[in-house]
Amino acid sequence: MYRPVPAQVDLPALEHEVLAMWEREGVFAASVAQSQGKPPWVFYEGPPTANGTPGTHHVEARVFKDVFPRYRTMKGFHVPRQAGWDCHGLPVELFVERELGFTGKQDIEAYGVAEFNSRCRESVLRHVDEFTEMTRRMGYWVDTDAAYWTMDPEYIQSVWWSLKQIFDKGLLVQDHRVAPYCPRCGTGLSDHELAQGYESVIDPSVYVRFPVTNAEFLERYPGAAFLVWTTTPWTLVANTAIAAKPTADYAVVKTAAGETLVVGTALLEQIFEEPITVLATMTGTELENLTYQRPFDYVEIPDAHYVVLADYVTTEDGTGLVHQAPAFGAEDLITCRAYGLPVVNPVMPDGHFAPAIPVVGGEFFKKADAGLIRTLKASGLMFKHVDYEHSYPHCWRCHTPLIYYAQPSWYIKTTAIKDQLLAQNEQTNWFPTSIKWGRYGDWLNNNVDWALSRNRYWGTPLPIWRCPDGHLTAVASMAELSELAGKDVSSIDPHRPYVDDITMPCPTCGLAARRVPEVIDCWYDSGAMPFAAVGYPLQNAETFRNQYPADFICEAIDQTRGWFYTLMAIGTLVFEESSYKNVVCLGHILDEDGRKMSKHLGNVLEPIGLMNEHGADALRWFMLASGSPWQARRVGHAAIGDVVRKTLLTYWNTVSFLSLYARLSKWEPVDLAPAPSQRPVIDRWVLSEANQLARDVDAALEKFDTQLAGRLLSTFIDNLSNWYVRRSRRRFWDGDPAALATLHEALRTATLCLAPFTPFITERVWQDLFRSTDPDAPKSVHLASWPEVTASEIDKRLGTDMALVRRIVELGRAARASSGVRTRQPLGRALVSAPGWSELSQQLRDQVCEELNISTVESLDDGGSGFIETTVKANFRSLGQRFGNQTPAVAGAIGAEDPAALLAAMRSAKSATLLVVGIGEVNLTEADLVITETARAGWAVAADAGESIALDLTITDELRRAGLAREIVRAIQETRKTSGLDVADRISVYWTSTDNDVLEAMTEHGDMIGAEVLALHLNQVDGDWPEAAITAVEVPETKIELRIGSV
RNA sequence: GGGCGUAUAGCUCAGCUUGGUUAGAGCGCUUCCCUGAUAAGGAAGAGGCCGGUGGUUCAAGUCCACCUAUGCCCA
Repeated sequence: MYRPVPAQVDLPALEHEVLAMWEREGVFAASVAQSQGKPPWVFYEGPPTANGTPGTHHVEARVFKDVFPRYRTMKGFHVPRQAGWDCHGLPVELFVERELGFTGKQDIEAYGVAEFNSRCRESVLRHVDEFTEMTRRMGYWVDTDAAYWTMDPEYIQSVWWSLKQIFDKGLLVQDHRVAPYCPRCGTGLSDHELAQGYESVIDPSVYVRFPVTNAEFLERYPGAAFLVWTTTPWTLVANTAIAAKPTADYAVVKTAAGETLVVGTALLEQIFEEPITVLATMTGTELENLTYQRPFDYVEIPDAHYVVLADYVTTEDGTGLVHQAPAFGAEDLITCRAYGLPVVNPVMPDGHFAPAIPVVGGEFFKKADAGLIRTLKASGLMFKHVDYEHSYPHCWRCHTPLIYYAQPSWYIKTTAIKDQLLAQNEQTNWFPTSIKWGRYGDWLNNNVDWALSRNRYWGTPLPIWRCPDGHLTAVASMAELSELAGKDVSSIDPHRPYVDDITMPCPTCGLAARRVPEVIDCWYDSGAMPFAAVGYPLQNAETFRNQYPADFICEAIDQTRGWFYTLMAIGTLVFEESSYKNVVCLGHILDEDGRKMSKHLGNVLEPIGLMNEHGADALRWFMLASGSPWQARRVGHAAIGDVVRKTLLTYWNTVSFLSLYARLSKWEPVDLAPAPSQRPVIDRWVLSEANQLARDVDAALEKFDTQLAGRLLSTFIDNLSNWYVRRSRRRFWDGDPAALATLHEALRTATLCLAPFTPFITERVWQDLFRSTDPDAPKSVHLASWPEVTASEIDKRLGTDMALVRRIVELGRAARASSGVRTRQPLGRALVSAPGWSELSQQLRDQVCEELNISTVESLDDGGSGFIETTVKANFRSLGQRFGNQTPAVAGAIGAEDPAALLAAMRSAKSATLLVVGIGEVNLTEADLVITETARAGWAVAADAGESIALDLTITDELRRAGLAREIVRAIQETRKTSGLDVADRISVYWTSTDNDVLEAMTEHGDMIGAEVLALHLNQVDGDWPEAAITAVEVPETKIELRIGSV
C-alpha cells in the first residue's frame, strides 16, 4: 500500500528528513560499494580553497559535480568520489595576516614562521567545516571523510616526487626574469594568478620630451627631442634606453609652437592637434645609437641612454618610441640585454624606492607618479599629460597593484611541452565546445613558462637543496631526504620552517647543502591531485592507475587558466598524458540585476539560507535546467520560487493524486492490471512518452546537456499532470487498475530520471510510492538503476496523433471562448478538419469530445460541403525543394486557383495539374499545399495552420437541461470542497424548485448528479428544510435552492 | 588593442546545429473559462523593425561579412 502523500509539502523540511535517512542508512557509501567491480567512471573533485565562506557559485559547480556521477552510477558505473581541500597559498596566509593585523612579511618573520604556519593550518580546518556543511545540505555526494588535503605530508611528498620528475627532465629551472610581482606579499606571481586580478584603474598617460644629444643630429635639427610615451611615469627613473621599430618610419617635425620633435610617422595625427611641418622622415634603423638626455638622473646608469631597435615596438599607439626600463619590463630586459645595457633597479622588494634616491626616495612605486609628473612639468619636459582608465593587474588576493619586476625565480619550462599540451587538448572534450579552440586553446598557444616559486611561508616547500657551489639536488620523499641527510627525518613536518633546518652533504661535492627558501605556487598542489590525492607513488599505485585520467571534471570558467590548465600541464609533464577527458565549464553566477555577487554590493545570496527557504532541490534544478549553464546566469529568489511551483510541485501533486486514489480504492501496484498493449490509448500514449523520456534524458546527459534534459523532464511532468491525469481523472475515481498502473509506471520512470537532478524529493517519492509497495525495490532511489527503455512501448505515431488531438482541443477551447458558450454547457456536434484527423482512432476522438464537452465530433468532409469555406496556400518547404527559384511562380499559380475546385480535383485524383507561366504544367500533391477548411457562419470556428474546428452552437432543450445538471454538480462540488469534506465522504442532497426546466433536469439527470457528488440520497424538499440539510449551495443563474448534509 | 561569448516580448530565457513565409515558453498585466490532486490548468488580448547594415538564397531570427552594445579573458 502506498504511503499517504499530503497535497501540501514543505520541501526544506522533507529534505532534512531525507538527509537524516541517507546518513542513518549510509546510502552514499552503499551506492559506491554496490557498484564495486563495475566499469569505473572517474571523477576528480577540484579542491575549493579552504578559505572564506562558501558562496552560491560554489553550489553551482557542486550541483554539476553531483548530477553526472549520480547519473553514471545509475547507468551501471562505479564512481568513487573523493573530496579534497586546497589548503596552501596566499589566500590562507592573507586571511591569517589580517586576523593578526600584519602588514607584510617582516611582521610574519618577527612573529615566527612556525607559529604563523600553525595558524594557517588552523584556519584551514575552521573553513573546511563550513564547506562540509554546505556540501551535505545541498546533497552533493562526495566522500569528505576520505578527503585529500594538500597540506598532508603524504600529499606533499607526492608533489615532491612529481617535481623531481620534472627536474630530472631539465624542465624545472631557476632564472632571472621580469615577472609580475606583488610588492605587498613580497613574491612573484604566475601567469594564471595574474589572470585572476585585473582591476580597472586610472593611470597617467604622459608624453615626455627626451632631448637629443647627438651633435650631428642636432646640427641638422637644432633643439630636436624624442617624444616618448609611457603610462608608468615611475619607471622613467630607471630609463636606460629608447626603443624604435627598425622597419617603421619616423618623422622629424616642426610643431606650431616651433619646437622640433621626433615621432613615428604613423602617429602624427594622433599626437598633434595643430598643424605641423614634416622636416624629414627616416626609418627606425637610422635612429639607432642616437644619444639623448634622460628626464631624471636620480640613479647611476652607466653607458646607456641611446636609441635601440626592437621589433615589438608598435606604431599603433603612443609615439613609436618606447621608453626602456629593463628591470620593469620583460621585453625591455631582452632588448637591453642584447645591447649589453645595465639592469638597474631602484625599487626595493617591498615596492618602495630606495631611500637615498632624490624626490622619490622611500615612496611606494605607484605613488611616485604624481611627484614625477610635477617635476616633468616644472622642467618643461612634459609634452602632454592625460589620465586614462585601463585594466591593470593587481594581486588576486590583496589587491595591491603589481609591479613587473626583475627577480630570480623558479620556472617550469612549459613552453618546452607546448606542442604536447596542444595535442592533449585535441584529445579533450570541452563543454561548451567553444572553449577548446577559443579561450583555452588561445591560452595554450600563448603559453609562457610557469613561474612556480613563491617567496612565502605556507605552501609546499620547493624540494631542492643547493650547496655553496650551486649543485642542485631534487628530493622526492621524506625517506629519500632521510637517506641523503644521513638521519631519519621522516617524522618531521615537511612544511617550513622545519624542513629548512634539514641539511645534507651535497651528493656531487659533499659541501653542506640547504633547501632553497621558496615554496611553490598552490595551483601546482591542486593540479597534482590526480596522483597526490592517493599518495602515489608511495602508496595506492593500483588505485591510481585505475583512475587516471578522469572521465569528468567540472568547474566554472575562471579555471581555464587555473585548475584546468595546471591539471593538464602537470599530467602532461609527469605522465605525458592529460589527466582528464571531458571537462564541463560553467558560466558565472550573477545577482538578480546581472551584477557580480560581492560582499561590497551586499547582493550575496548565502547558499544555506537559500536552500532552507526554497529547498536544495529547487536550487539544484535551477542551476541545472534554467538558462544555459555555460553562460553567466542571474540567480534570485523569484527565479527559484518559479522552479518550485512549476516543476517540483506539479510532480509532487501528481504523486499525491496517485497515492490518494490508489489508497481509496485499496489498489496495490502488484494487483492485476491489463498488459500495456491492452490498455486505453491514453495509457499507451503516456507510457510511450515515459519510455521516450528515459531514452532522451539519457542521451542528453551523455552529452552533459542538463538544460535539454531538464526541459524534457519538465515537459513530461506537465504532460503527465495536465493531460494524462486531467483526462483520466474519472478512471482514478473509479479505481481503474489500468489507469493506476499506468500512472504508477510513468511516475516510476520520471522519478528515476529526476533522481540525479533532485535527489531529495525523488527519494521521498521512492519511499512513499515504490519502496512501500515493492519489497524488492532498492532501499533508496539512488541505489536503483536507470529506467530500462521498453522499445515496444514507444509509439511515435501515437505521439503525433495525440499532439493533433491536443491542438484540436486547443482550437475547440478557443472557439468556445469566442462564442461565449462555456465548456460546462454540453454541445451536440463539432466538425473538424485537419490532416490526419480521419485516420484518428475513435478513442482519440473521444478525448476531444470529453475535453470539449461535445457529444460527437465528425470530420468536416462528412458533414456536407455546403457550409465549408476552403483556403489553400502553398507549402513552401515542400515546393522549395522541388522548384527552387521558381517556387514563387508556383505559389502564385496556386493562389490564383479556385481553392474548392483545386481541392476537389486533388481529393478525387490524389494529385492536380497546374499550368504555371514560364514553367508549363506542374503536378502537385496534397503535401504541396496547406489546406484550411472552416465552417461558415452560425458556427463557432477556430482555425490555425491547416487545422480547424467548428462547434454547432445549437442548444436544444435537452442540451440545456444537461448543462443545468452540470451546473448543479459543479456548485455542489464547490461547496463540498469549501466546507472541507474529504473526497470520499458521502453526502445527502436536498433541493427544491418550481421551475419546470429544473424539475425536468432533476428527473432526467438526478442519478448522474447523485453519482457525481457522492450523494447517497437526493431529496426533493417541500416546505421547511429538514435538520440534516445544513450547508446551502449557491447555484448561480439557476432557479433551484439546494442544501447538502452528511448522511 | 587582441581572443572568446552574448544581443529574440516589460522581465527571465528557448528556438539557430539541419533556412521554409503567422518566432515560442515562463513570470507580470487585462478579460474570461475550467476545476471532487495542484501553491495548478485553459482561452483571448496588450506587448517583438529577432541589436544594426550589407551579402548568400526562390526563401534568413537561423548561414556569411562588417558594425554597434555588452560580458568574460588577455595585452
